[in-house]
This record gives sequence, structure tokens and C-alpha cells, in this order.
Amino acid sequence: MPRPDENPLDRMVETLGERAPIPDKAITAILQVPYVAKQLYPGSLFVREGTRADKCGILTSGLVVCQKTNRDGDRQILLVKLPGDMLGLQSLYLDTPDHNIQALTESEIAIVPSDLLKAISDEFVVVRDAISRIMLTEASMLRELILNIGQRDARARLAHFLCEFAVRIGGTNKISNRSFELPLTQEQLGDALGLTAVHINRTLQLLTRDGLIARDAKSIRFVDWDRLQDIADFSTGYLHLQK
Amino acid sequence: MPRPDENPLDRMVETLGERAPIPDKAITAILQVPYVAKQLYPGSLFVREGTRADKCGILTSGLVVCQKTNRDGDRQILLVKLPGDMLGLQSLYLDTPDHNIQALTESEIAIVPSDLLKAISDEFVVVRDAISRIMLTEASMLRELILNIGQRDARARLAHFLCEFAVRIGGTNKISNRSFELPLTQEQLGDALGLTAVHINRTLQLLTRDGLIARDAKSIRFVDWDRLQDIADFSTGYLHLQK
DNA sequence: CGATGGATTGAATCTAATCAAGGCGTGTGG
DNA sequence: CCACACGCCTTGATTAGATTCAATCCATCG
Repeated sequence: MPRPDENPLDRMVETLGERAPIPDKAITAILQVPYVAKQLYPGSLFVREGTRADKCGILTSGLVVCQKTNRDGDRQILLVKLPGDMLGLQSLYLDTPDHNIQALTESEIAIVPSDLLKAISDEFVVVRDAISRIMLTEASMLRELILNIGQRDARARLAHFLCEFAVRIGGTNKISNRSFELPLTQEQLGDALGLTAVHINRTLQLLTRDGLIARDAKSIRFVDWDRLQDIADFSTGYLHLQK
Repeated sequence: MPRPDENPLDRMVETLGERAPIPDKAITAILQVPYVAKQLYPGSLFVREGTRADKCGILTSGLVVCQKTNRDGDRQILLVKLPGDMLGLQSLYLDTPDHNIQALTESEIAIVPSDLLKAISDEFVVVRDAISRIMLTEASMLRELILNIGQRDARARLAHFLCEFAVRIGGTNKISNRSFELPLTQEQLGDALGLTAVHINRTLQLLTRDGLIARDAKSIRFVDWDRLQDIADFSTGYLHLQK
């Protein structure tokens, strides 16, 4: 659901509102924050590790990731950001980013000065609560990723990623037999799961052969959602979804 | 440095004070919070995933970890908590813990009702800032761990863990040729790094043979701190240390 | 039409896991 | 005080899962 005509700050209010009931006064304040819409090209960085953190924002379209690289330049994707997700909230509290925020696909973001959002969150307790819950949910996803990479084999790892992605884009309803677009290359999937692209390829084939998923060009269909969740050891608790 | 005679809430004020200057009024408020001192035995849980989150605390002595397990019961250690570290801050904002908090060694903690600490943080912006910075620093450590497990081989992974542990307990000064106690079994190290105990054993031997560390019973000495940092690809940025 | 980026396949290699046994130190109970 | 048990560390042999390297295929795009 791209909503190109919408004011990105409305979208921000909506995202925050999913975590706490935002009062009208706070909504008014947020909507008055000046923002800059920016287009990001695949591979370009919005936030760079070690620079000065003074801006945050919201993703309005496309796909963006938090990532870090080691000395050899190997990239580890830490978190995939979907449209509607907040970007760079860290900057409200820490002045040096510890990771990069990078576009995977062509993306659009709205950028907001961190100090203005911080001021609003200082004024309205509920806004701060919403932001804290968002940050903590991100941390929870990082923890699950550590469990995923540290303890599960490639099959379960990839299955888990697919489950998480599907739930996050589509909600939890009737996923079985529904297909969705997975706009990640196998290289990028590998970077997200600590595996090589070649092994991602083989593992995708394995999941397909086992009748868990079906795929064509860029989309994936869940053939057996229940069994996929099962082998992925996936459950939604860690996403802290609101009912 | 165990400080058994100290009021744990003083310790909490100190910990928060490292992240933001806490005003006297806030200090007074914190020191008035009722707390329960509790002893934790190795393996016992302070917070359990999926239960109700209504308490947080501070570790006063011993070693405690955040961990999750998969369906097969394999444990992944996510974060090692050292004396002075806050525990379960999540509970101020989310009502279901997404991970366990478990004692590794015999430990002492002071437990505080989350809603009381939340009330104080709602009243004093600076307290909330301190708490947010602590939570974000934890998240940063999780990200580095993902990079560590996802992209580095056992040697670098273990070296990185040792570097982090040393810096966190001892500060960054003159680490070279200094020994410190590492009260983790090889099993526990494995759980922290996504490796088996057997492989930890072999990798420790490798680091020793390469003249990077020396070890006896329970302690480790850094023989070549610079080179260890180098092969670990370690730098302290992600710890967001205050000067 | 050639160029490019991604997907696929195969063969060889390597890292880490697994399985199994033995060693060492400490604490306990007869 | 010795014997034994227990937890942890160590070692060796084998296996398995994932990487590496290299080639080919395929679709898209200028």
C-alpha cells in the first residue's frame, strides 16, 4: 500500500499512534515540524556510522535497512525497515550513530530535525512512550535475530525471515497460500542472515522442494504457512504487535 | 569491585548519572523507592519471557545475562550484565518480556516496581534521557553482536567477546598485560557466541598459541591487546562510553 | 545486440558440530 | 582420609553444513 499523496507526518502520527494514544495537541505539534522529503537510491546511506546524529525520519516508500560492516567490508543487515517505520530515532538520545541506514531499493523518506521531535517527546509523555516502545520493539527484533543467526540452521533461519517479513507487511491474517513480493536479492537475504547468496539460493530451493513455499520471479507464496512457522520456530510475540 | 555495603539505589543513581546529570530532586525520589534485595542462584530466572513485566532492578553483584531459547532448548545469550547494570528496563514500556534474565553465577539484585521508576522518569526528563540512553546502548551492543555472530569466524568472535568484556569491567586504560577474571564456563561462552563449548575450547587454545592471551584456571591475561583488538575488529564506539 | 545484475548449478574445501572418551579439581560422604 | 561423584575442561575422530570458486543461465535494459 504505497500512499504517495499522503503527508508523511500524518504517517508518522499514525505510526506513533499504534504504540500509544497521541493527544490532539501533540498531533498538531508533530504536523507542524518542518520536514524534507528525500529520495534514496539503492545503496545510498541516510545515516552513517560515526557521523553526527541530528536527523531522524520516516520511510514513506521503498525498503531501507539498518546495517553494519566489519573491517573487511562484509555487510550485516540488522533490521529491514518497511514503509511507515521510523528511521534514526537513536538520534534523539545519542549523538553518534552506531550503525548505517541504507536504502535497499529506491525509497522515499521524510527527514525531520531530531531536536524538534525530541522537544515534542519531552513535552508529551505519551509521545515519548510511543517512541520508547518503538525503540524497544526494534531491540526485541534484534534479539530474535541473534537467536535466529546464533542457534538456527539455514533452513529455519530463512524460514523465520520469511515469516517475519510476511507478518510485518501483511499482518497476521490468512497468510497461508497468499503470495507477497520479496524485493530482496539473494545477496541481500544472505547479508541479513549471515549466509552466502549461494546458500540462500540452495535453501530457497529446499523450502520449495519441501512444499513450504512456491516462488516465481520476485514473489513468494506460502504453500504451507503452518508448517513453515513450525520449522522456523516462529511466533509473533517478540514483535510486540498491538491488537 | 563488589560494594556489598552500599545502598543499591545509590548504585542505580550512579548508573543513571553516567548517562545524564540527575538533579537532586530526582535523586531523592529514586532513593525513596522501595526495593527488595534478592539473591539469585546460578541458572535461576529474574524475568521470564511471556510473563507479566512489572519489575525492574539493578545488579549489585554477580553475573546475569539476557537470553532466549529456541524450541529445542538451545540457549542464546544476548547480553551479559555486570554489577551496576540495570535489569529489565523494558518493563517501563512493554508489558510482556521478550527474553529471559538469568543468573550465570550467584548474584545479588535489587528489585524495584517498574511503575514507580516509570513515574519518576515521567516527572524528570533527564532521568528518562538516561534510561533511554541505557536502552539504546544495549540495543547497540545487540547490533554489534549480530555483526559478530553473523560475519566473523570463531577466532574473531571470541576475541571480540573478550575485548568487550575487558573494556566493560576494567575501562579502557592499560589493558595490555593485565589479567582479569572470566567467570564464564566454556559452555556459557558458546551460548553467547553461537558456538559449541568444544569449539570455544579449541579457539581459546588457538588464541593462546598465537600469543594473544594467556590463561590459567579462571582468569585470562591479555598478552597482546593491540593485536587482539585487531583480529577481533574491535573498537569501543558501539559501547557509547562517556568520557 | 551486447552488457549487466541476479539466479542457478557443480565441485572442492573448510569451518564448526557431533560423538565419544578421558582428565582434572573440588567437594562430599563413608 | 580416601573414594567417589560431579562439573568442567580437553582431546581425537568423524560428519555435516556452509563457503568458496567458477561457470552458465536468464531477463532486462540501453
